[in-house]
Amino acid sequence: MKKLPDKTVERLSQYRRSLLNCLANGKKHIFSHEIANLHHITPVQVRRDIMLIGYTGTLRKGYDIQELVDLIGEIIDTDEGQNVAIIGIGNLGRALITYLQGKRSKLRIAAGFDINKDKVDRVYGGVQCYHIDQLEDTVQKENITIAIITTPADETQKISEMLVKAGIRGILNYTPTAINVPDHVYLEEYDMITSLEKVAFFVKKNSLTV
Amino acid sequence: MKKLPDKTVERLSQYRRSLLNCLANGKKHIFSHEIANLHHITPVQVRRDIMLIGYTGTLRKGYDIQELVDLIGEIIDTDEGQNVAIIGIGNLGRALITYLQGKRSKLRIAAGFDINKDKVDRVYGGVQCYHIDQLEDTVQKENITIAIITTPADETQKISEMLVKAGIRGILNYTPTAINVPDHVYLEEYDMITSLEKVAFFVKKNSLTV
DNA sequence: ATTAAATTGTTATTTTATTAACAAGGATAA
DNA sequence: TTATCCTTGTTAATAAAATAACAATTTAAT
Ligand SMILES: NC(=O)c1ccc[n+]([C@@H]2O[C@H](COP(=O)([O-])OP(=O)(O)OC[C@H]3O[C@@H](n4cnc5c(N)ncnc54)[C@H](O)[C@@H]3O)[C@@H](O)[C@H]2O)c1
Ligand SMILES: NC(=O)c1ccc[n+]([C@@H]2O[C@H](COP(=O)([O-])OP(=O)(O)OC[C@H]3O[C@@H](n4cnc5c(N)ncnc54)[C@H](O)[C@@H]3O)[C@@H](O)[C@H]2O)c1
Repeated sequence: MKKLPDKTVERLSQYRRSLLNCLANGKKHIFSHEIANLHHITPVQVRRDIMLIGYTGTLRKGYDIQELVDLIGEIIDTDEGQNVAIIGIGNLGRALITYLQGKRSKLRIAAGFDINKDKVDRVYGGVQCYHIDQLEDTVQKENITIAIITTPADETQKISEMLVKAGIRGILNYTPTAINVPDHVYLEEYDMITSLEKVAFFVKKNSLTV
Repeated sequence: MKKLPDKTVERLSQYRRSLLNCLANGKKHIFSHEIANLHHITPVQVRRDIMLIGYTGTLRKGYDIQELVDLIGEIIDTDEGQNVAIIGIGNLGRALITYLQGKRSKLRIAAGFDINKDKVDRVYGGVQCYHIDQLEDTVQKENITIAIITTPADETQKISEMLVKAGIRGILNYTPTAINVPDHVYLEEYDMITSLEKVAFFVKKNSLTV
């Protein structure tokens, strides 16, 4: 398979989620324009994405939802799944645990890490919280490949170095401090303020042109 | 000014944040490659973005940080600022309030809304929580232009309709349900699972090619 | 005074992403 | 049967974003 565009990977994840929802409602087949409506994009975009993963629908019934879900799973997931750690069990970290637990069985929140004595050795939403000093050991023991950083911003760089050293392969950074990691570690960063300011900018712009 | 690319707007917001940080540390001037390092992008990208907003640095000292911050402010902010509402004062809503309060003075969290009697009329992180029935009144009274949705996913579409009706101009949706809004309302959506699955995909891919 | 080094600003090029266009298939109904 | 209507799959065209290339300028060093 030739390499998938970044944006296609994102959309496949989104498609899968709404497709699972459809399945849960007893729906068996779906047309490209239906998927498109669920994600406010165009049907062409949907068909193109699906073409890129080599799936083929039927002309009159559209796509078989179960088959499509399974195929997206083959592409995104690994057979054994991957284990995820959350670094920093504060407001955001705990909210994330609540949100993620049970959503995607292939991505298991295997451990939390904090520095605060009150939090270490407690269990949050079913997730054991370890002291950050136990990072390297626990990452190996639990075979953790992905980490989500939700510590205070000034800890970010230090934490990311520890993660790389511990052998983590992918990092999702929610702190506002951008970090640098070696090429073999995949990094994704997101900051809510950026999104909010972007909305603010376009609201302002629209106001001017009304 | 010709219209700014979407991505440039995002980056300007990010630049500003790290520039404010530099200012706080007493730094007065900065080079494009320094900004680039802070955000792991290329210096050319930085210069191009800055060119697009019509700012000009000096050849030997680079950019005057204060001037650049002020100019980005003129572009992103409105003079009076904008007021923001958070709909759904749950785990994520409260985490967001904590995070956003005091960060950007021009974007003020003016109100929270919930349906739960225990939460209504309480104050969270300095933000008054109203019953969702008071949405329209409060939006007008407080001149709220932007809303962040953090309710359960199955409420999303209903909430978004209420927001549009109340005159909201921009929506930032953190629930996993995509919504449809009229053209005059700017919509930004983000789902953490998408980001996490994207990381998982690229970790898997890298594993294969190692 | 001249050269070398560093940096900006800007245009050109390349890459990535989206959208348009349309052939082909197959159900339905006249 | 034949025409009509939808739909998919795919290529072609367009648009958006990122990168490369490089002239111009200024300082510092020789
Ligand atoms: N709250 C939000 O909605 C939100 C949104 C976007 C980004 N963020 C960012 O996410 C981060 C966390 O936000 P929060 O509101 O959860 O903060 P928080 O203070 O509630 O939580 C931070 C946690 O990290 C722990 N910690 C500190 N140093 C650590 C270390 N070296 N190793 C491990 N754990 C450590 C703290 O003990 C604490 O439990 C911040 O950087 C914040 O800017 C938060
Ligand atoms: N927790 C996370 O980290 C996280 C991350 C990403 C997305 N999300 C999404 O964000 C949303 C909120 O997550 P959460 O963990 O905060 O959930 P939560 O259950 O803690 O909070 C939801 C809040 O919304 C309120 N609510 C319910 N119906 C309402 C209505 N009609 N109007 C106003 N308020 C209403 C509830 O009373 C509750 O206080 C969910 O859709 C979730 O999928 C959460």
